[in-house]
Amino acid sequence: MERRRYYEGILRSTAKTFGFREVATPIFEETELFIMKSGPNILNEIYAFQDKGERNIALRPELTAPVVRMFVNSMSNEPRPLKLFYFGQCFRYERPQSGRYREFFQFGAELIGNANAETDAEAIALAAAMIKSLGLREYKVRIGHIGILRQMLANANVPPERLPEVLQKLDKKMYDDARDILGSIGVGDDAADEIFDITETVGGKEVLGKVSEDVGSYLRELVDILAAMGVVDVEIDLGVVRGLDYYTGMVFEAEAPSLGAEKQICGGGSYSLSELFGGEKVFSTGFAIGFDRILLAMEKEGQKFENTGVDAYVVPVSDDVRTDAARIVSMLRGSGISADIDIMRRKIGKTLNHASNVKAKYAVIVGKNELKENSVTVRDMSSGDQKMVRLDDLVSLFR
RNA sequence: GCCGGGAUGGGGUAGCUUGGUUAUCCUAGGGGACUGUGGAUCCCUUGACUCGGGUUCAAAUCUCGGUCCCGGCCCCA
Repeated sequence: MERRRYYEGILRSTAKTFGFREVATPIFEETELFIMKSGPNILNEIYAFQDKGERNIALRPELTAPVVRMFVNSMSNEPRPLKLFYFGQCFRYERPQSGRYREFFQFGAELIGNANAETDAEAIALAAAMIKSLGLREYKVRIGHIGILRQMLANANVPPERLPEVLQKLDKKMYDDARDILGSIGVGDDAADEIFDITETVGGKEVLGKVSEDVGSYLRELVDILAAMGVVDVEIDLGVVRGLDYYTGMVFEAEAPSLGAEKQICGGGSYSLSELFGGEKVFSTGFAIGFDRILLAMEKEGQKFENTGVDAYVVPVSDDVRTDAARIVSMLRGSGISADIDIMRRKIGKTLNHASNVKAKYAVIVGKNELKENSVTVRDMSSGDQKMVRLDDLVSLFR
């Protein structure tokens, strides 16, 4: 938990640096909310049940829908854009495996207000900054656009109800299966090859020549803004499809190759959901980082987390100075200095040993000899150097 | 939904195939050697067979069932 809280704190402060505000929503919602967003099939993949009042409720499987609902319910009159971030656990009824748990944590953000390259750039820049701030070395950010394929498939007369299965095959790069499906709809091999070629388009903005002018210039603008922000470790990958119905334009994801099958650590894109939940239609861009997964990736890279102990461990030399020691530890704590004191009534040697075990930075040794001079001995626990310090100077020394 | 592996002191483990001793070793925790100075060493000590049924004179070990964990596939908002 100490490790997790430490990294949570880094993500929070990065989000705040970008001008985002933290929000939180309930752990469970009406099941209907998630059905409205993702369709009735998600019922198979979430924890959904009836409560004692026979309400249909579900443990949240993700946080975008709850946050948008919250926006509609109680934040719709806030100044736009709303830049919100969240951190919380989610639940999915799936078979656990490495990097995938039934209870997991997401750290995400939503920008509610407009659909444009600036909004998308802001989202991607924050996602990249957060991943970087954690110190993850090996990762890749890929930017795509769901509108391109939607347009091409519509032009090829693929009926909307067949879109999900086609997109799913394209996302998996299962072109033979996709060709079969497209063939059954009456899409010829040439048209299919053209579609496959688009999903294989990967690289810098120079690869955008083959896409339609509106999307091409949009993505060029996006990449230019990102570059101006110093976010250059991203690539265009029009194969990022994400199989998600509700995305409307730009989509992006980040992956950590070290994680194997469950390597995706971040996913997001632009969407419009608020009108589904009874609000006005507002375009948004959001993303979520898989917190457990990114921590796992950092672990695999050999990143070690060391928790630290208190600044001052107060060591009474003998039992008759314990009340003096209590006064001193209280003085330190009252001044905002983390301080601990022996409560096991150990002898000095054992107490120093314990102070060392709990990683205290300094020992404050309280003994009769020192107290006669209104002083204590301060010992640096890593070097072993120690010196007498007057009680009046103790707090400022630690500060 | 499908498949594989596993569960032994706080942590890490041996033992299980071939049933039988005081359940092994490392580490950690408490105390001591050491009376006002930690990290070393030595000694003492605390502490475990996932649950339930069955077989047997005897089960950590064999068997059946449950629970939980880990991993792979599928799926992945």
